[in-house]
Amino acid sequence: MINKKSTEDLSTEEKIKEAARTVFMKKGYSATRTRDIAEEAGINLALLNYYFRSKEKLFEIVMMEKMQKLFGGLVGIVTDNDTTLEKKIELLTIYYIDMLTQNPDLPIFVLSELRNNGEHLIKSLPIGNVLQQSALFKQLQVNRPDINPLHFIINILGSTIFPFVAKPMIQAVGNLNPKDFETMMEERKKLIPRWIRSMLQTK
Amino acid sequence: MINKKSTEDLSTEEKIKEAARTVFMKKGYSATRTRDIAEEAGINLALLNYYFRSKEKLFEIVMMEKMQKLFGGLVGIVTDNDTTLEKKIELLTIYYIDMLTQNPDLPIFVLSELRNNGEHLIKSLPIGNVLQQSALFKQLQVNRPDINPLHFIINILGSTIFPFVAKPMIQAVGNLNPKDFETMMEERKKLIPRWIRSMLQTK
DNA sequence: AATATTTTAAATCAAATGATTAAATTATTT
DNA sequence: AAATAATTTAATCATTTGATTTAAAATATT
Repeated sequence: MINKKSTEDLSTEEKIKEAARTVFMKKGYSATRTRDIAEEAGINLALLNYYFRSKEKLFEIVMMEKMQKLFGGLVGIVTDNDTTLEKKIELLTIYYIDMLTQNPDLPIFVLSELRNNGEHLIKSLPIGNVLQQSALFKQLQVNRPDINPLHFIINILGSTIFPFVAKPMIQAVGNLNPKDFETMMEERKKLIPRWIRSMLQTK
Repeated sequence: MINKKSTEDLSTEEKIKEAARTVFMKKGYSATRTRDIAEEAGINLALLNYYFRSKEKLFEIVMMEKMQKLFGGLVGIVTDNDTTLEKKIELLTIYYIDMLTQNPDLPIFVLSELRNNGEHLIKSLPIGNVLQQSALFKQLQVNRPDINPLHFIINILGSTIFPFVAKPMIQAVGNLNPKDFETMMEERKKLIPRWIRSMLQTK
């Protein structure tokens, strides 16, 4: 029985999942062959079908994880009723830049697969309602009743996430080696909160 | 001879290219089958190989066009020695939001294919040197000698391009129908230049 | 030792896919 | 009109691909 796994030997199932993460992440769904995953995992091809039913099922698991990773961390920050608006912006900036420095390919993977596989995946994450009723949303509304709070959410996420989405372009345009790029992202941790603050004050 | 096409009957070759644009754009390189393109073009499959040598060759043509479309328009604006910094920011914002409203899938396509196919495509566009020596770059440097001008370039492009990259997420999070989304992008044409201006002034 | 579970190797399917060929059709030139 | 070149088609190839199965081997569990 698949589901009855004794405590230690998740290993094979987990090895396959880990390999799937790696390969899907690198090549995207369509360009990935199940044989690539099996090879990367160092297991027999049949085991992939033994543990997961199909390529698509395995992908959905990985995809859900990645979406969770990309958007899950934001929930705790934006719903906190005890932090100021400025503190939230600071925390969001640092959280995203740190997390994306560790996982630079995450946003382009999620966003591009989202375009293909479509909307049913988005709906499975209840992030819409969470954000709309969050403390951050209300604080933005109080601060700038004249502007849709979503604009500022886009700006915060855009200024942190976009550089990673456009990383190959930016490195080429700026003649940056990977180290330079990281340095710039580190600089942005301090700059972005200041920029957003001044945005909010601009009449 | 392929290249000797009399003035009018580009039609078949152009029909294939147009179909390739449509299908590649929608599904990306890997998920696209040559038969999809042939069907979309209403031509026989063999014609694709007759006019273009392979799927990959055809893709490269389309990809170059799309990169040109995404980044080509910026050159004229940023290299203009007769416009102020503020004017350039305003022109860039309007240009990108208008262009991307017409081609919303352009950025995610280019950026995600760029990740796979890699760097040799970027190098074929001389956009790096152009930008570094541009009037915009110098103006930013004069304005804020303490901050790498690239940061502001990222911010300008990020605040215009990112919403389109993250469009499915944003629409879901904000409960926006396509019309709402367009309206917000329209709002950003006025907001972004103000925001960037205040960014530049923030000490 | 007996039984159940997990893993492997190998073979096989059916469908999809990129590419090619040879012949037919259509246009162009002589 | 005949000859030549360009365009289009249908059929076919050889691989690839996702998936499944079978039978045996290895590893745990009872």
